[in-house]
Amino acid sequence: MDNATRSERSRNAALEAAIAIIARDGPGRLTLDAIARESGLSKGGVMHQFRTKEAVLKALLERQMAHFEEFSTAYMAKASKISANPELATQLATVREAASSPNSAALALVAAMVENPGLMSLPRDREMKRVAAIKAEAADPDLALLRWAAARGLLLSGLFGMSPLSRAEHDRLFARLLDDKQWSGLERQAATRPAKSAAKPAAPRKRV
Amino acid sequence: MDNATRSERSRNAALEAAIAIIARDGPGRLTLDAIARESGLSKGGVMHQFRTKEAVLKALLERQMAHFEEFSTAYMAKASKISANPELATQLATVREAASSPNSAALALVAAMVENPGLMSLPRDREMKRVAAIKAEAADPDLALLRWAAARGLLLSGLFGMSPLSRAEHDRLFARLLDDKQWSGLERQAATRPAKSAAKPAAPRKRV
DNA sequence: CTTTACAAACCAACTAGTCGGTTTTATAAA
DNA sequence: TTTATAAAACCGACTAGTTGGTTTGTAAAG
Repeated sequence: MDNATRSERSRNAALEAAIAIIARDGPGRLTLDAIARESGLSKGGVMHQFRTKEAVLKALLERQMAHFEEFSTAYMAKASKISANPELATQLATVREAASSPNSAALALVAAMVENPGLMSLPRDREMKRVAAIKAEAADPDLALLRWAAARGLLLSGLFGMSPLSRAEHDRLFARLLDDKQWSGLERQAATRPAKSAAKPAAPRKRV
Repeated sequence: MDNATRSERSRNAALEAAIAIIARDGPGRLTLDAIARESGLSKGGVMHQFRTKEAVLKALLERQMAHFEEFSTAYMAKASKISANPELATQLATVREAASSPNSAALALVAAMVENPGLMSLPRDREMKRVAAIKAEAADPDLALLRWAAARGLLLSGLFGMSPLSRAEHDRLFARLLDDKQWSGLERQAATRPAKSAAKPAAPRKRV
């Protein structure tokens, strides 16, 4: 077998094993020995492909980010033709995809945070650009942000094994989030307040 | 010093130390030795109060849950008089509180998940009751769920160090979430679909 | 023959949990 | 109040096992 493909295969096996371990046993159980065991490689083999554990985490993150980047790009190509706010639509769809992916990218995220919170800067930077794009295209930026936040809430709740929602509810909520028509009823202008109902400072803040 | 209060003080010191460690070094660095070091107690002392590490995590979870339970109850007493959907209002306010708490309860959650995902059943059960209550009181249950999800999205994003939002934006979004008037424009009935716009099945699902 | 991919034994540091012993508090008889 | 006894809180050294990472050896690719 070719050397390059041999390496490729091993790297892949290691990363797949890592995700399987996180999903099955939790991020705390992700160790180099466990990866070696699960992947069939020896520990030395794993260490040859990734010089440190951090390198494994980083590769995991980058792989998953690339995967969803690809999904995003493909979706964006379609969405930009039919939606007034394709950035938001794409992000909502991507988050939905992540939420229903068995080897969720988010698992890699959690593992990274546990081991090395600094690694979070990569996905955070990307996220900031996306949010900026969503705000820029929106007639009502705050409403767009809230739809984005809701999608993330659904994703992260599920990820933590804390979603109290049934699959049907989950799907229905994502569908509604994605349906622009359902949100046009309460848009407010970006800078100017419409006369219809003045912005209220909302409930009093209580510090504890 | 009284025996009971002595115990209480030690338990407290250990739990405070645990939260400090998680916040400063990440959940992966939470060890019994670290707790002993940080709290000033000896390892034996810590082990006397908590027979296992899992017991520490459990106590942490329960303590934080009790804290926010208390906040919820207090808020609910006010909200139930002025709001049509006090359950939702209370949950939104509680999540906002958690999001701006420095030793966020959610840190305990993350630590628990890392070490022993099974522990998550406690908060999940409580969450399920709350969500049920929110749905029960809402004219448009799905919309209420989405407001709830958005709050959680803001909370969890911030928790992961992944919030791309400024503090001002964060506050503004929570205020809008809490303001019922801003959401009455797009309510749909619980069971019946209004003629205005049929539910769309949304974008096609893609499996990867 | 050199380099790359992998294997297996190995290591020092760290892990959760144990254990014998010391100090502090509680109970209560003298 | 004093004294005796027990019970709870606490300490710190220790153990068995795990951790990330290294070293040494070997077979295959180039």
